[in-house]
Amino acid sequence: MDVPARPPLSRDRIVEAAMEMADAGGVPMVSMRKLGAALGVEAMSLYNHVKNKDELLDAMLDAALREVVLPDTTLVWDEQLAALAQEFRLAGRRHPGVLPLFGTRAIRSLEGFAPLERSFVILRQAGLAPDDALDAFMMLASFVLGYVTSENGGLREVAEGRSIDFSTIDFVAHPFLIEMGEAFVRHDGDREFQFGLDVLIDGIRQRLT
Amino acid sequence: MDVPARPPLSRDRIVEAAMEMADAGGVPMVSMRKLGAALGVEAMSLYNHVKNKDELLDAMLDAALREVVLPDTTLVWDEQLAALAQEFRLAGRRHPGVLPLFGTRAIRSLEGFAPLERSFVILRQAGLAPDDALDAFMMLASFVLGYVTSENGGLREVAEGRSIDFSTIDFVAHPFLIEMGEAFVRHDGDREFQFGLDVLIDGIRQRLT
DNA sequence: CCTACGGGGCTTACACCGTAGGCTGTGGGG
DNA sequence: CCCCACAGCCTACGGTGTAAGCCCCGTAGG
Repeated sequence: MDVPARPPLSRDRIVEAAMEMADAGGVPMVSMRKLGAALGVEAMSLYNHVKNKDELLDAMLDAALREVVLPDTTLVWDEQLAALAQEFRLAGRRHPGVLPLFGTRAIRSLEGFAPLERSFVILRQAGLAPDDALDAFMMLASFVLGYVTSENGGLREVAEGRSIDFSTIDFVAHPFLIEMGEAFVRHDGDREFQFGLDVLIDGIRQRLT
Repeated sequence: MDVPARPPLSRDRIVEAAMEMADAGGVPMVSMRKLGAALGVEAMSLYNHVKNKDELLDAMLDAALREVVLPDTTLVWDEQLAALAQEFRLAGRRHPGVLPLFGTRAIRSLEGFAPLERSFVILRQAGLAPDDALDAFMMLASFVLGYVTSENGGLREVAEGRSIDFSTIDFVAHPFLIEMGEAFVRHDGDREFQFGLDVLIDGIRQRLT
């Protein structure tokens, strides 16, 4: 007898649905009309909970960042950093459609900023001076962001043959391309990511003296 | 007396104008109608040179990559890598609006792929086995892409105060945030980028034995 | 010189987008 | 009990990508 049991609209439900749409078909698949439809509501009703689409996109980035689970503070600093990086990568893989927003949108909430803040804190407590900690932070964050971006973006297109058509390449003029392609087929992302992480963290450790 | 001297439309002219628009106002500012207007032409005329907007976006990414000047092959391998990374960063800074396309679009032409191919070649010729070269390549490429993305994206927003409002933060609960912010103000991107590069290349060198 | 053709531009039209503005029903506080 | 704030809805406007068709003009063949 009651209403058709449609759960009440809420900002969180909207953001969640938007992330789902983005992950399924990329950011361009997210439209206020489709989003409303997915929630059983008219597009304009969303505006009771979200100022506009830009704010919604920011909220999606924030929500993805809030999913990054922060490492146990009892671990040694290098283990903490590695764990945090791994968790970031997991969150990025869970939300391939949200990840590109990093390139264009800003982190708006303190909770979203928490993983970045935490990285800095770990480095400071490991003994680095503020400026050195920032250097190390930027290095780590750049690598992690870049790796996950490659993985979900261009690299996947290469792997799935949606990029260059390898069959048309003149391998005499490009003797290493075929080798590179073969290595790509063999490569193990988990191991590769860990390798990069090791190099970076070793580099930081050496600067600790 | 002649025609108003409108140079003939061409794919290259279209792509160039599109990159200019993207760099000025971000990818969303690029619309076929505005692009046509900028070239003194109707939107639909563009379709004589470009299959659709998706292809145009791919072409923009490709064009930006083709701007990366490849290093002098007579240099030592580590100098070549550093030079290539620096040139990539320069191209990325020249085209802040095109850079986010890395996250969503694929490299379509062999010329666009050239900087990546070259990195791999340098690593191979430095003595790394194919799989190790790919590891090192992914590490370097991820760092460079991530760094330039941060620089032009979220980081700039932070620096320009468009991100979190620092004045509302509880610095007792977040004792390191203020320090991090101060370090951000001081930081020198060129030095910071070079620092990351050094750590990565050192790491590669150590694996050369 | 005439004619035929083809390519590159223009126009029209359609479905979809974000969102301003205003309407309506409903549930909770005075 | 009243009212009013809020969360939905509807309508409408200007902008978007692009399919389809038209038209003009530059060139090639006779």
